[in-house]
Formats: sequence, C-alpha cells, structure tokens
Amino acid sequence: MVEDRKMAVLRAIVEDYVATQEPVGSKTLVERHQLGVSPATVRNDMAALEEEGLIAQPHTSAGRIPTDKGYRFFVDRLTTLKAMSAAERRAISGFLEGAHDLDDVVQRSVRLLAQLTQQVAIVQYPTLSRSTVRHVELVALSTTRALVVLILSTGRVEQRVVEVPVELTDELLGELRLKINSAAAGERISEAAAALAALPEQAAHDAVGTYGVIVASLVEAMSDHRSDERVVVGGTANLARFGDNFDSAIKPMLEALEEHVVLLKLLGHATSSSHVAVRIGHEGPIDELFSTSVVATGYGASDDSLSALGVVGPTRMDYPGSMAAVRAVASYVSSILDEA
Amino acid sequence: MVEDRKMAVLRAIVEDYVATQEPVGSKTLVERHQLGVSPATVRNDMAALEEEGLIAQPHTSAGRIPTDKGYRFFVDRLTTLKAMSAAERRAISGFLEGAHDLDDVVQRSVRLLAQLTQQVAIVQYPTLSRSTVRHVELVALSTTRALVVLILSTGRVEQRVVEVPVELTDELLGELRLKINSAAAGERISEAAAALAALPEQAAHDAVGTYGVIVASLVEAMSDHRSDERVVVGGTANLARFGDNFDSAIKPMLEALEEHVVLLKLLGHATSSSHVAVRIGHEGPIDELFSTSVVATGYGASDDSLSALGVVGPTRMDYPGSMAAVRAVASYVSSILDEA
DNA sequence: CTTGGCACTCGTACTGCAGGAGTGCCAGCC
DNA sequence: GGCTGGCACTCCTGCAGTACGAGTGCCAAG
Repeated sequence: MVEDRKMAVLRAIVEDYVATQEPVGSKTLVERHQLGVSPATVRNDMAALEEEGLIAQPHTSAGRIPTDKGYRFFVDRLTTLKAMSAAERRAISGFLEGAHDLDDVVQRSVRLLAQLTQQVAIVQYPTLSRSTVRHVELVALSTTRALVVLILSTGRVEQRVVEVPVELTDELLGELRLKINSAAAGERISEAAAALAALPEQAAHDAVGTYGVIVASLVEAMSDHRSDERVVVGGTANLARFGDNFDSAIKPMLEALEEHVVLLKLLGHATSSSHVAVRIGHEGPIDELFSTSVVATGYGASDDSLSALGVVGPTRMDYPGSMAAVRAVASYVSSILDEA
Repeated sequence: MVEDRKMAVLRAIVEDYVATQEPVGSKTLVERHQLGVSPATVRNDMAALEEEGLIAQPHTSAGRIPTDKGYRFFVDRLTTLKAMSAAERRAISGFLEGAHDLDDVVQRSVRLLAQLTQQVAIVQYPTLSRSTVRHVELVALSTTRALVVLILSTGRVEQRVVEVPVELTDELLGELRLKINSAAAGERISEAAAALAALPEQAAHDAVGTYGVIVASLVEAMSDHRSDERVVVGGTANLARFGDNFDSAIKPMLEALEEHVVLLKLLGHATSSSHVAVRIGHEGPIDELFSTSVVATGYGASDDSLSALGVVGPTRMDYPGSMAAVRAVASYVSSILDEA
C-alpha cells in the first residue's frame, strides 16, 4: 500500500514537473491529483523518495524535482504506452505514404517525428551493409570517362565518375555491364564486392585497366559506409523547449547535432525494432548532454536490416508520449520500406 | 577631412563593437585606434553620426553601437576584401577536392564555410532547371516494375520506381531506353520534358501504357523542383555566437533553418557569381530576423546555372571576413563543378 | 575646428528587508 | 502503525534604495 502510494507520488511529481517545469510541492500535488491523503503524508513519502535518490530539491525551501534515477523508475514502471488515436494513425500513414523516394521517406519521417513529439528528431538512413545489389549501370560521359551507378535494394543509389585508360565503346561498356551485373546483381554488397574483385583476373586479356578502375570504384562505393552513417535531423527549433539554460543544454546539443558520428552514438546500436530504448541524462554516452534524454528504437524492412530513429529532448520530457510516437513512426516506416 | 574622420570613426566603432560586442565609448575608441584626436572631438563626430542615423546608443549613458544603416555604410565603403592567405587557399581547395560526389561537394562546402566564418552556412544545391539530361537508364526490377534513373549534367541523379501495365522484356526496355535517350539526352530538362511528352503518340502502336507511365515519371522527376529547393545547412552550433538573446535572435533563426523555403528566400535570387550580396538586419525578407545579416553569392559551373551559397549571422558580424570567405568558397566550388 | 573641463544621466551592482512557499518534525488521533 | 494538523524554520524571490562609474553633451577657450 505504502509503496504503491509512494510510486503514485513519484509519478505525480514527474507528470507535474514535466508539465509545469517547476519544482512541485506537497500542497499543489494533492490539489492536482486525487491522492486521497493530506499534504503532510505526501511530505513523508517525499522524504522517503528523496532518501532513495529518486527526487531532489533544488534548494531547501523549494519543491521537489525528479532525479535521473526517478525518471528511470517512472519509465520502467510504464506498462501501457499512450496509444495513438485513430486520427493520429491516419495522419502518420498518410503523411509517410506520400513519399516517392528513399530520401523523401527519411525526410518526412524526421519532420513527422519532430512534429509529433515537439522535440528534436533523428533518423538514421537505412543501413547499407545488409542490402543487396539491384543493378549496376555504366554510362559513357566522354570517350575516357564513365559514370558508374550502383543501385541497391533499399532504393539507395551511389554514383562515381571514373577516368578510364582506354577509349570507351558501346560494346565494351555493354560487355562490362553484363559481366558486372551477372556477378553482382542480387548479392549482398559484401559478397558482391568480393565477387567483383575476383573478376578482373578472369578477363585479363582485354581492357584490364578499364575493368580495374571501374570495379575499384564500385568496390569503394560499396564499402563506403558513409551512407550507413548518414543521419537526418529535424525539429531543431524545438530546442527552444529546452528552457533557458542555453550554455548548459542547448549549446552542447547544437554541437552534437553537427556531428553525425556523435548522433549515431546517441541513437545507440539499435537492438530490436520492437523495443523502445530510453536513455536518461547521464545514462547516455555523452557527458555534456547530462540534461538530455534519448528515446530511440530500431526500424527496418526486415529484422536483420536495422537502422535507428528517435527523439532527443530534455530529461524533463513527456516519456510516454515520445515513446509512443517513436514506436509508431518506426513501425510505419518499416512497413513502407518493406513494400518498396 | 572631417568627413573622412567621421568615416574612420564609424569604421572604428563597427570594428570594436564586432570584436567586443559591447557599446563603444569615445575614450576607449581613441585608445584603441590611432585617430590622433581627443575623445571630445570624437564625441562631436559621434553626435553627427548619430544625427545621420548611422549609430545609436542603447541607453543615455552608454557607448554607441552601429545601426543597420551604419553597417550598410561600412560595408559599402569596403573596397578591398580581406584576402585569403595562401595557406587558407590551399586548405580550401584541398578540402573541396577530396569530394567524389555531388552530395559530398555540397556537404564539404557547408562545413568549410561554417568553419571559415564561424557562422551558420547555407548552400543551395546546384540548380536543376538549366542543367541538361546526360542519360536516362531503365532497369527491370521485376516483370512489372521498372526503375527509372535520370542522370543530369550536374551529376545529380533522380530515380523513380514505376509499375508498368505489361510484362517487361529486355528488348522492350532496350527499345524504350534508346528512344528516350535519343529524344532527351543532351537537352535541357525543360526541352527534354517537352520532347518526351510528344513521344508516346509516335509510338502508339506497341506498349503505349508502358511508354506512358515511364515518360510520365520522367517528366515528373524533371519538373520536380524539390531538388532545386534543396538546401544544406551547417555550423548551427555557431548560433552560440549570436549572444545571449535567445528568444529574439536564436529561436527565430532555428525556426528559419528548419524551412528550406525560408532559407532560399534568405539567400535571395543570386544575381551573379562575381558579386557578394549583403543583407543587413531589416533589409532581409524575414521580419523576425531583424538582428540577422546574410552574406551570399551565386555560384555555378557556368554563369547561367546559378545557385547560391552564403552565411547567416548576427548583424554584428565580421563582414569583410565573411565576404571574403563566401567569395572564395563560391569560386572554388564553381571551378570544381566545372571540372565534373 | 579642436580641446579640456564639468555637470548630468542612467544603467549596473550591491545591500537590506519583507513575503511566501515549502519543508521537517512532533504530538495527537484513528 | 500510519495519517494528520500545527508550527517553527529555511531560504529563494522580488523590491526599494543607494553608491559608483562610464559615457555623454555642452561650453568656453585655444
């Protein structure tokens, strides 16, 4: 009983503090929530909660605010996430289905996520490493330059311009295209790269140099994990919600948003697309962002092609709402990628 | 003489204020610059400058700060831009030449510009409208789906997946590819779109439906000016330099940075690649950004394929330095695009 | 036209004080 | 044993008053 009420008090404190952004005292607490007990009782519970390190008071004569540990308790005790309303669901799927492009899907996802949560949204591009080669196209730009286009199953396109050592003819290009595609199409990029690397030797008699440079650029494009590391950010204007502590919260956040590598670290290695991970304050990998929480999850066409997306906000944020939004967007994006 | 000294005073005020970010008084002014006159004389000049609306004082007993009009005078009177040092030039070209991709060029440009100026950099993607069609590629994904790839002279690649009404064969695709390329390759996209739209009728006898949907998607991709409107932003962390007026300066800026359309408006229609345009405070198109200046210029492979790039910062910014950096980056990017 | 002097303004920083929110603790009650 | 009302205590916030100093404008003299 007592433990139950203490948890109710913690929960009430979190909710009030998130809503008002001000330390909450015992009196206002009993007024706003139907706890059925007097302020004095709540005070006792508060003292106990403070003892356990779940809440703290900024100064002696102020109300309490949750600590990181308090938020953690709160989040862990969440059983049911706020469900999205039917209208919200329709809006989400409608908005995402309008996309006709991988870039577009990603762009719309960030925007959507930022709008739903009123926070900064981060979406990692679908990972490349597990995807397969759909087609390789070669186009002559001039007599000695060729455009190499690599089309992947995820819809991603990589392109390179290469300088070739011999004159390009249509036959030569056609032959190369055929050989390369029969070796690479349908393979995972890692295997495709290996298969291609083996090719030049087989065809050592004719335009070795040409083969060589084209294959080299393809292999390079395939192993180039820049695309894995691409991350899109949206809703930075919502940083305004961080409050007025510019130097301690907003500035480090802006710096982090500049560095894609840092963002990827923030999102963390997505473990599964069914689980929404929450990192509160110091739990995160970046010390400067000690007053920042991350709500993230994996997404992807199939379970083994995982990327991550999520939102970043002040520790004082609406966890249930954010978690629900992140989960919903992830599942819709996954299904859309599945279709494509 | 007197006019000359007044201008020297204005200039000194601008430079000091930009450097210190504090209203500058007559005494400190004569100390820091060799004006050869007494503070009292400077005060007289200041009174005159204030009369002309070039400087103002925040409160009665404070020093002076330049007004927008004052900055305008200062900028207009700049004859020689701060030249880039040899080392800087090498760094710029070295950094940009490492790029192997249109995306990469743009990315690197923003980063570079942000770093050079310590401000927020904005780069518009090379415009599509003036570019020509280099090649159109068709790839069968399944028996009834095709990938349409449009490759433009700027190196930009647009792709669409289309559902076709008949079974795709290699011959059919080959035929279509040939026809489409002979009609479109080398043309400007506007003309290519027109030429393609005329095609289906000529070939009314065979797979009309297929022709139709493919051409439709191409025309759509060509007229889709999203790519024109793509803008990349970098150096948002430098917003910290805006000072502490979060609500009045940083928040509206963050909001503007979210909206690409707004950013394009900010950059303005680039008129020429040789001229660096400066918009100071209220001169800009967005009222909320009244304390923000824009330094922008056009760039592009040839003079008729202009895009824009620039930096955005507080009105109190280092105009000579920013202008020099913007000009330098624009010229290097132009030359790199020319090569490609 | 320049300069030194002087009175004046006004923002900033500091101090002291009243008010109030919130707490902790204790004694009594169910 | 747990809940409640009461009460003393802490300490933050806001406000008024004051001293200080930077900077100005103006004037009279060089």
